[in-house]
Amino acid sequence: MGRAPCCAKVGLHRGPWTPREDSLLVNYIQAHGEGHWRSLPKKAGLLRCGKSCRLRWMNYLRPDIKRGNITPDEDDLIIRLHSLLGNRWSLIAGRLPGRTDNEIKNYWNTHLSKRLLRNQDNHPTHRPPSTKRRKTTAESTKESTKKSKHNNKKSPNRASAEATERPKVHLPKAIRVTTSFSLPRNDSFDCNTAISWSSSQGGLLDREVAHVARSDETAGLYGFFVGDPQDRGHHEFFNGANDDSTANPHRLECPSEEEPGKDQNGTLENLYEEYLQLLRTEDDLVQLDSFAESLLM
DNA sequence: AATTTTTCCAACCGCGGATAA
DNA sequence: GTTATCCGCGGTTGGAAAAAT
Repeated sequence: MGRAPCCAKVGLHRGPWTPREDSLLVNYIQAHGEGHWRSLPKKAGLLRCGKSCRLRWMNYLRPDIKRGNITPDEDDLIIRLHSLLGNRWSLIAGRLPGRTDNEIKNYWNTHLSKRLLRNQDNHPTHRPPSTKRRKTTAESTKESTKKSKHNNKKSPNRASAEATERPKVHLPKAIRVTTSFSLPRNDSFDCNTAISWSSSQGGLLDREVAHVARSDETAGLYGFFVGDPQDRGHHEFFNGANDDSTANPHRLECPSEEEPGKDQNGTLENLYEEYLQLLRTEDDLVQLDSFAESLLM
C-alpha cells in the first residue's frame, strides 16, 4: 500500500525559513492554535508543507523554548535518561522543559555520544538500551543516491567515526497514549507549564496537573497527580500505566506528600534514583522494563 | 590569506501508529 | 475489514560557520 506524500512538493518553499514566514506562522498559531498542520499552511498563507510548519513551530518558534547552551545539569540528565530510554528523543525532551527533541538529538550526536565513547574506553558504564526500535531510514533507503553522495562528500574520518561511535539502540515498541485532550508534549513533566496550559484551556481542567510521581513502589506505577490548587492536602492519581488512562483515567486516591511542582528537577532526580534502585536489584529485568514503560505514559 | 577539514544544527525524509472514511 | 490520510517520531542531510592546515 503506497503512501501519498504529505503534501504536493511542487511550488512549495523549502530550506531555511524567512522572518516573514515565521511571522505568518506565529500569528496564525497565536490566533488559531496548534494542530491541523496539513491545512495550516494554506490558511496561514504559507507556501510550506504542514510538516515543515509543524517542525518550525515545535523546534524554533514555540514561546516556551529555552535558548542557550545545554547546562551541565541538563547534560547530565540527558545522559542518564538516554541510558534508560535510548534514542527516544521526544521522551527525553519531555523531561527537559524548553528543550526540543531535535535539539537534544543534535546535542547527543555532536557532543555526548563522542564524549561517552571516550569515557567508555576507560570505564564502560553508559550502556544505552541495546535494542533498536525500527529500521533506520538509511537501511530502508540503502540505494539512495543522495545518501551515497553525501557520504562521499564527508570526510572519510568522520564517516567511519560516526559509524562506530553512534550507539545503536533497540527500543521497545513505542506506545502512543490516546487522549481525549492532549498535553503539550514538552510539558509532560513540567508542572509550571502544565498549570498554565491547564488554565489556557479555558477551564477544561479545573484541576491542577500537579506533578508526576510514583504511587506504587512495587508495581512501578506512574501517572499524573492531579489536585485542586485550593486543596493541596488531597490529590488524585491518574494512572499512566493504563493504556486508556487519560480518556478514562484510573483514579487512585493519594495523599500529597510534597508541594506540587516545588522542585521539578528534584522529581526527575527521584525518577532516576528509583531507576538506579532497580538496577541494584537488576535480576528482575521485568521490573526494570516496567519502570521504563511507565515513563512512556 | 587561502584552502581544506570538521563541527554544528535547522530542516528534510520516510516510517509507523492512529484514526477517519 | 480495507484503504487513505494525518500526525509525530527518529534518522539523515545540507550547508554555514569555525577550526585546522
